[in-house]
Amino acid sequence: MNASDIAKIAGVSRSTVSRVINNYGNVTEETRQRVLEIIKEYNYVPHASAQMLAGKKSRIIGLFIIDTKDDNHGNKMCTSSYFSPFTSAVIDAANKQRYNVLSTIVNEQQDFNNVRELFYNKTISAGIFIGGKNSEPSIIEIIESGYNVAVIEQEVSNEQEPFSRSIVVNSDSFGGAYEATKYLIQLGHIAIAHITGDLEQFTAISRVEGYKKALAEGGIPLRNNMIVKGNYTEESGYKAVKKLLLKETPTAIFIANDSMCLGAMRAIEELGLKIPEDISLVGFDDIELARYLQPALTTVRIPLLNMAFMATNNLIKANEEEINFYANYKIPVELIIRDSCRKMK
Amino acid sequence: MNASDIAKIAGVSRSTVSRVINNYGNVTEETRQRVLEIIKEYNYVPHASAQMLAGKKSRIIGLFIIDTKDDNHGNKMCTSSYFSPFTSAVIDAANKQRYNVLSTIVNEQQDFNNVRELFYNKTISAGIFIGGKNSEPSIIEIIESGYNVAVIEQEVSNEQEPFSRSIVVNSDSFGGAYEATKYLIQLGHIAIAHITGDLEQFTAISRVEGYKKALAEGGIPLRNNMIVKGNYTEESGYKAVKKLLLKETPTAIFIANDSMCLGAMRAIEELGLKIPEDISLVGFDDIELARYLQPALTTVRIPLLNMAFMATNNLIKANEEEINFYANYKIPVELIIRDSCRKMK
DNA sequence: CTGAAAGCGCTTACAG
DNA sequence: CTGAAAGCGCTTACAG
Repeated sequence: MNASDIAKIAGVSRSTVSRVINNYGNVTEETRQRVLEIIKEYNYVPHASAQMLAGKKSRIIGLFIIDTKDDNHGNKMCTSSYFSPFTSAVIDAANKQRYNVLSTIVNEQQDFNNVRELFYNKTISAGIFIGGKNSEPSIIEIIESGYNVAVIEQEVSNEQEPFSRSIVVNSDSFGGAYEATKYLIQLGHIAIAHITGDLEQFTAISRVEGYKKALAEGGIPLRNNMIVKGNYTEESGYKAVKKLLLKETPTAIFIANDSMCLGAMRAIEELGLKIPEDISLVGFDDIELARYLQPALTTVRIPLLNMAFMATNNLIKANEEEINFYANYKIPVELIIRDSCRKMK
Repeated sequence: MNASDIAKIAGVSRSTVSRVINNYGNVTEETRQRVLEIIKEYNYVPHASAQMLAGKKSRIIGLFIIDTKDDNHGNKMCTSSYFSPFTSAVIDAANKQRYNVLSTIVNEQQDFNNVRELFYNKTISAGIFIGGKNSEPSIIEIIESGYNVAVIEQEVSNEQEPFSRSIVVNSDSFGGAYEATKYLIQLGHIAIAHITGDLEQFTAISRVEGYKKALAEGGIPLRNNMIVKGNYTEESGYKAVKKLLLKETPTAIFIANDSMCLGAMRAIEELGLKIPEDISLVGFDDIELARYLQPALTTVRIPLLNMAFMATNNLIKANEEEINFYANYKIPVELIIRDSCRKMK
């Protein structure tokens, strides 16, 4: 059953069938109705590939979750609560506009080949990248090839010309880190440590900066031993805390994401310390888990759903209007106060 | 840049280019190399739609997460930890075979139209369904139209002819529920309640049956008041426990999934009771959250990753061999004992 | 408002 | 081993 069959049955030409399907104006209402009925009766659906070949755009967007490291349990980060709500929000937003989303997980550098191919072979007409390190060359190449791309959490500096053709959606990592640290200071903490995220990622760098600014404002001297590197995985949080507490005795730690807090809590418990009595903790992300932890985790909420909507809707808009347009959003974050911090007397 | 351009540059015909790309035998090694080089040099990638139109199968499979209810917080269930690992496992398995996955979330009945369209317009060559109620008519229609489908957690009874052309992957809900309940009995519990899942789903029914069997074996009379209906959402777990504890005083509850346990724990806490001192709890699923709860939740682990691999690999195989084949797997589950149950003296 | 025809970029018998 | 040609199922100027 194809357009010719429908045309024959309806007693019109294939052109007319096509016009009805594409909802063009120049068809008599009567003809339109007749064709529509027959389409419905025979359950006809146009062949998507044929439509594309003949000039229609793909209504598929790609969602690429970049995750080049496992935690030591062999769990991919993508399994983690962080990406899941983002993914479903993208799907939701896309489906509402009759778009579909094809998602893949990029674990190794070579997985980018698959991603490239999806753009080049026209399977997808646009793509969203989340989770990568800053200025990932593979992403830049794709943008430079003229494809529509939205990136989440990528720094756009002046040298980064390519991003000036894409949609950038960032949360306010700097502001969030600043607020989180300031909150600890306001509670009376002075010995405030920081566990960083993966410093190849923009967010991790900004969070360090936010932390430093708050300390500076609070007149608290910055001490290098109080900053320990992590990489956003639970395991790295565990190790970082163990390392930190070997030499230092902070009363509070601002940790660059919630996953690392999980590891941190385990480490702290193993050391026989209590949260928040001995150590206060603030995380970042507000993953689903956060509110179920004991104590419930104080953390900075990233409005991932909004970010997904912004990225998806703008990307589809750019695609529909056949332009690469530039947009750069910085989405505000919110400190969610729960039970993992105590007030110093 | 298309196949003709490549052919021209390489000094061969388009047929030969095509043969090289498709890795057919009948090309001189020399010619093959030359063409390959030029393809690489010009970064040529064949147009997927053209390939499909000309007879190649789509290398995209659909993943359809059926979730026709929200919990009362407006969170879609798909956001929940349950589907996330399954999704990434499907993507992983597919990507390994150079397939891609397009996923959508089915919230309302009309979303099935989109799903149907993806099959009918040949965007996808096969699809996996998870989360639906039993014998969902829309799924059956698709199977009957001859498309390759894998279903997760669907009962296949004798009347269900359609499923005899599809791949069915179920976990052993009955066995898991039986083990869970038996475990409580072995701990000395007698007043064991059950909160059911959504009874339109196969899994929920089987779990009730497993619960009943264990009681029967243990010589514990079945009491209707001890079974309260839920629908797998956190909120329903909360309400069910409130309702249950109005009239009954169970010392243990077997709850049909972990999400409902979350609600149950909240309800129990509000009533001033302690887990496991006053009430023991066993869940089902072993979502990521389960081990972080306080107390860590004893629950039945479903090997979702295995199930995802089975479904995906079999589906791709069926697709490659251009057959609908039937397979019906029942995957064993495992009771994970943590801290939410106590031994009765 | 409608139809005939060209063209999208491939693959695959068919012939040699 | 290789090429010319038909065909996949649409859309879109073009002409009327």
